[in-house]
Amino acid sequence: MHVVSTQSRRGDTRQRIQDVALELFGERGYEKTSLREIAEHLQVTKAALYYHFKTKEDILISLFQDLGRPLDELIAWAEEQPRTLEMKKELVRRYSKALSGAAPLFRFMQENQATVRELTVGESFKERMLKLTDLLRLPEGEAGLTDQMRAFTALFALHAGMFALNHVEGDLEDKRQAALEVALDLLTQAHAGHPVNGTH
Amino acid sequence: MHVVSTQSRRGDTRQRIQDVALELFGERGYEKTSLREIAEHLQVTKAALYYHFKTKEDILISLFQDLGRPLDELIAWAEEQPRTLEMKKELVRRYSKALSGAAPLFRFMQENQATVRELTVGESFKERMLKLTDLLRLPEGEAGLTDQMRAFTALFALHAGMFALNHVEGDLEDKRQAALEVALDLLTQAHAGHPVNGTH
DNA sequence: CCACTTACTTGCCGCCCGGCTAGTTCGTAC
DNA sequence: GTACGAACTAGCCGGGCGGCAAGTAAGTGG
Repeated sequence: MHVVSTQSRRGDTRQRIQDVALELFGERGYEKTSLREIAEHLQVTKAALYYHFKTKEDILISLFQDLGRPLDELIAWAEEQPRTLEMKKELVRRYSKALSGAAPLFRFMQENQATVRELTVGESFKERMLKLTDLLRLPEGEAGLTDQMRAFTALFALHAGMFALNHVEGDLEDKRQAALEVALDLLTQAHAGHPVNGTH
Repeated sequence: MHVVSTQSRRGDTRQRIQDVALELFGERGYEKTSLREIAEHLQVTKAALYYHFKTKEDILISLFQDLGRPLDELIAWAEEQPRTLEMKKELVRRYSKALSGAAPLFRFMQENQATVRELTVGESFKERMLKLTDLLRLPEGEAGLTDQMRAFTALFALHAGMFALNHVEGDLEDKRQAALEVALDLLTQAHAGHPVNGTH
């Protein structure tokens, strides 16, 4: 009984470190959050963090790695689907869900790009985003920049709606739904060749 | 003659500090850029910065203040126009131009939200953004969240297209043009009540 | 030529950061 | 009941940071 019970006097310290770190990194930014603060929140000493993680950066990296997996699964799924409009719509829906599931981390990423950029883990995230936009591209590779843009904006609208100016109003889930609808419309229009009804 | 000649042996040190600071803040982020680095780039001592600015934060604030003025003018202009669709389109065009004119600072703002957020100057920028979105709102205050979202996304598409994932490809001005077109379309659709041609 | 100001430099300070080592407690296995 | 490793604590360290006081060269006005 008791299983192997590797890991922890108090149980799940490593996980708790990650939770607190994400919370504080999100509130104050990565650079401004000290290991001491994290330790204090957990009522342990700073060196205890050091037992579970090699460096401060390692804590951040571990957070991103946890997030990376579902995103990679999403990309893998999309890559073996036929590239129809319906599949792309489904991709956007699933991505929206992923965003929602890991909202604090995505928000952190959005608000600390300058920090994340220098991490190798940041590089690999950029790649993932590029793959995603690529999967949303139009059937003919040679649609104009604007149509490409529209597909790209579809993705980005999700981020924008959920995380940018996050004090606009109301519930995150509502905003997610609204952002999703806008994204889907943008995508549809990108596919159809944009039927603008204004003059310009 | 000579005017009062306040300001500077070598002429424009204050301005040069701002230039270098913006450059380095943009490259490495605010927190990671030290006053020593800025001073080195300018071939002066750190204390010289201290002569022109009270604190490190003051340098950043001064950058935002310079940017604030054209944005306030833009809002002032918009507020005394009739709130037609054409005016809103023009507002978006002008905003796009402003973004382009102060691209490095806007990029910095986008990539260092966690830092900027804590500044009072950050607060005032949020207010400006809210005013701008408000000016883009539909004639009837009570359009659905999605339509509001669409107007909001129109604004944000500008930022997204120009600054997010900035390694996508090509020239900034091209991207600005494309982003502008997408934004104008979004705005038009928000006004018309969105005529989606897909099913969902 | 002297008083005063501008635009710096020199040199230091205290703080707090991330990192680290050495010791300690405790649950479990045999 | 003791050996052992996992999970810590105590406490220190060097370094780099922002900030500042004091000194000074160069320019300007009278």
